Amino acid sequence: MAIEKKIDCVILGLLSHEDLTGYEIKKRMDTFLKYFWGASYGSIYPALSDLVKRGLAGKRDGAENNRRKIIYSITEEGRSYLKEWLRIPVEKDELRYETLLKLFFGNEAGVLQAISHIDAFEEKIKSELPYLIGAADTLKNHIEMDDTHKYYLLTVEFGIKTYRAYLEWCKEAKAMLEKE
Amino acid sequence: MAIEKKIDCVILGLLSHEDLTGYEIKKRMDTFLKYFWGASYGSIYPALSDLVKRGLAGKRDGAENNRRKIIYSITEEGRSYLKEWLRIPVEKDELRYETLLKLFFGNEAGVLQAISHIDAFEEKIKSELPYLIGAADTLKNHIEMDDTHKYYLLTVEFGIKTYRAYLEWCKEAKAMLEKE
DNA sequence: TGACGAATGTATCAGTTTGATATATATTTA
DNA sequence: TAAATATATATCAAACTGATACATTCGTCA
Repeated sequence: MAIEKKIDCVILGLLSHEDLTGYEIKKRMDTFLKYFWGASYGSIYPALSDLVKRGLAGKRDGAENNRRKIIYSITEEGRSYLKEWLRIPVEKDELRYETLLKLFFGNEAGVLQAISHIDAFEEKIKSELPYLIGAADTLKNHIEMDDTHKYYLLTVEFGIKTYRAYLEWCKEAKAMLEKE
Repeated sequence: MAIEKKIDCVILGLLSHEDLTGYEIKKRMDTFLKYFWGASYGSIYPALSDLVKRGLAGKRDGAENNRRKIIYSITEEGRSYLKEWLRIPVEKDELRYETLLKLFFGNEAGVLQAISHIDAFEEKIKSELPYLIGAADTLKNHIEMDDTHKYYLLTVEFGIKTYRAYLEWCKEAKAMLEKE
C-alpha cells in the first residue's frame, strides 16, 4: 500500500472527521487548512472518483430538491490508508514565498520597491492574525469537548507564532532598508 | 508584457547577477533560494530555451575540453521583463507543510505519532539553522562590498527569525501533547 | 596508475496539480 | 423581482515535479 498522492491523504483526513461533498471538502481546506495547505477543484473531484474506485471512500446520493449532491465517506480501507500515511515520516515541508523571491532580486528594482513588497506582506499578515487568534481562543474553550480540537489548536498556534515572527522581521527589514 | 510563469522570473533574476548554465541555475536555487523557493530541471531547461526564443535571454557555447556547456545571459528585454515582474504586487505566498497536515489529522494516529513528527521537524530545523546563521554572518561582513548582499541578508534573516519561531513552537507543542 | 564515486552538464517524460472556466440551481439581498 | 452570492459538480490547458537517462570530468584512495 504505497502512498502516492497528497491530495488523497488530505481528502481522507477530512473524511475521517465527517462525511462531505467535494464542495465542502474545498471549503474546509480554504478555512481550516488555508494557512499550510491548499488544493483546487481540479484535483479534488478526480481524486474523489479515484478514491471510490480504489475502495478507500464510498459515495452516496444526497440530493435535496433539485440540487444534486454527492456525499463521500471514508471506508475501513480508507482509514487504514490514512493511518499508514500518518505513520510514515514527512516527505517535504516547503515554503514558496514570492515576496522573498522579489526581495532576493531587490537590487535590480531598488529600496523603495523592496519596502513596498514588505509593506504588502505585513498588511496581509496583520489582517489575518486576528482570525488565527480568534480561532485559537475558540479552540481553547472547546478543548475538553473533542480531542481533535487539540490538534487543530496546535496548527493554529504554529500560525500565530510564525505570523508574529514575520511581523518582527518586517519591522527590522524595513529599518535596515531605510537606514540610508 | 504580461508576466506568466514564475520559473522565467526566477531564472532571469539569477541571470541578472551573472551568466550561468542551466546546471548552475539549479545549483544557485538549491543553495541561496532553497529556503523559500525551488525548481526542477524539468522546468529550468525548457524555460531557458523558451526565454532565448522570446529574446529575454541569450545563449552562447562555453564548452571546455569535451564538456559541452551552454551559458545563458540576460538581454535588455529580459531585464525589462524582470523589472516589470519585480514592480507588480506579489500574487501568492504559500506554505505547504506536510508536518502541519499530519498534525491536523493527528487525532486519528495518536499523541506519540504527533510528537514524533514534531521531533523530526525540530531536528531538521535545528540542523539547518547554523547554516543560515553562518550565511548571515558572512553577508554582514561583505555588506559594503556589494549592494546585492543587503537583499540576500534580508531573506536569510527571514529564515533565521522563522526558524527560531518554529523551534519555540516545537517545544510548546510537545509540552501540550505530553501534558496528560 | 587506475578505479570508483562524486560532480558537472543537458535533456526528456509521465504523472500531479493549479487556475480558469463552464454549467446549473438555490438562497440572500437590494 | 432582479441581481448577486453561495452551493455543487466537472473539465482542461498549462505549469511543475521527481525521476531518470546519458555523457564527461574531477577528486581521492589504494
